[in-house]
Amino acid sequence: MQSAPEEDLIMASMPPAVVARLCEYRRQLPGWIADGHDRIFSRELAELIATSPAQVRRDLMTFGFTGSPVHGYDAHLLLRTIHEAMGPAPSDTMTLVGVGHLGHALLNYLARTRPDLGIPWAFDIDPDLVGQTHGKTTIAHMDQLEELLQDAPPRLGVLAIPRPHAQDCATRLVRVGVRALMNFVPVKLELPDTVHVESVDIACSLDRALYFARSEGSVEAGGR
Amino acid sequence: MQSAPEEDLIMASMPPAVVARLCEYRRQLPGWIADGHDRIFSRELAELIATSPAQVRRDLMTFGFTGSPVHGYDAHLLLRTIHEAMGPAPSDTMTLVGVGHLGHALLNYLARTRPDLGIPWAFDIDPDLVGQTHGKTTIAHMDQLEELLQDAPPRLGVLAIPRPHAQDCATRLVRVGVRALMNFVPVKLELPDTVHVESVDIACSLDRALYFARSEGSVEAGGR
DNA sequence: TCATGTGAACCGGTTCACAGCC
DNA sequence: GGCTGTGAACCGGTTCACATGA
Repeated sequence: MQSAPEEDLIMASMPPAVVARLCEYRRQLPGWIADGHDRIFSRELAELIATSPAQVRRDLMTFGFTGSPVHGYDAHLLLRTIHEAMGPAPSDTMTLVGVGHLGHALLNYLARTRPDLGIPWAFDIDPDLVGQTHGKTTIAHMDQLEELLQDAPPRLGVLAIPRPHAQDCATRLVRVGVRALMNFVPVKLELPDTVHVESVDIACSLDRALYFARSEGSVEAGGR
Repeated sequence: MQSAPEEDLIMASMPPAVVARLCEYRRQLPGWIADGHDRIFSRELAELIATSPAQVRRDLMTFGFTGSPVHGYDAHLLLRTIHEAMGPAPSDTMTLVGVGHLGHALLNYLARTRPDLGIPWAFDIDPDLVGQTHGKTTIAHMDQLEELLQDAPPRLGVLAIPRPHAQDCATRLVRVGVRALMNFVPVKLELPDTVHVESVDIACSLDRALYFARSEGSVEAGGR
């Protein structure tokens, strides 16, 4: 028994925990398919992202994806379905504020792994950087932020700047129309509730790793 | 009523969720103190890291820290106590594998925010990088990894290298004696259960942000 | 009245266990 | 036997509600 899921179910908003794992399934599946497999069992998919088979079945259940007890799940159909469920939409764009080492790393990484995600502009205050291009991205001065983004505000903004400027930048991005932020700066941003903020706190991850390394025996963790 | 907590309680291993928030308290408290406050209420501390007062009180309870209903908690004592509870120990060291843009960003960031954390060596395969120094860190060639780390293995290893080399590097680090890894590479590492792996998956965070930006109205998230 | 400290209720998420099917 | 699909149990974490004390 095999089914493409109902549109309704896809568009219903899914629990955060499920969304987090769908991201991982989506990244691991192409490799599985490239290895010559057309189908995959919950046990195998669980193995790929270090979770349990029951968890995999539950996850696929949340958007009504079904497989066959004999052959497992159709890997191609599953991958396509996750893409539909999670986006990004082909039209999604992003902007980056702060093109230091971290910003550079992000631009390189995204250009390689996410060619579908448009990043027309990045911003910095360093005059030496302004005017440079990285792949399809042009670096502009912070002063031009409103001017350049106003007409077609990107859905996502990434903050990779020193702490003192973070709140101000965030506010400006939101005012221009950005709907979600990925924040690499360790501050609590004060923003309207309608904006989704995904914080990546590297120092905090590091502290956790050090703490858990003291007590013996722990298993793989993390993600978000 | 005010108390320094029992040693036993400090050293007992704390729930991951609590550890995660202790990191944040620890980072926000110095600012609070610098603003001239000596004491802090659960309501205020909650505000600083965007959580609830009840949550704060529960957290402090897990290591037996108590305050006074009248004056709240002693901010200095609290900060000191969290430091003791969470480390890193002054002797803790770290090593970095992969000194690309991300690696550079990490070295800069840590040198600024964590002068206490020793990073004597970083490793790369690029001969142009080998021999350079960044702050107190010297870049060596991957071939020398065992030789240089064997005698005093760092507690923590950070992986910031391209995907194909990740598993191999991780195995070598663990063999040399590293107890915890911070992994920026989107692969599931196969390692003994005694090693703690903290994965930071930037692409995945980005996907989540984009997904939640579609559905209206979400609140601040993330951390770890 | 207002804050702390805490048992108890609650909730999302995960795992268990098993029916159904090949 | 193996797998999927799923109700039910379980568990960690969060919030509630209130006793206690200044």
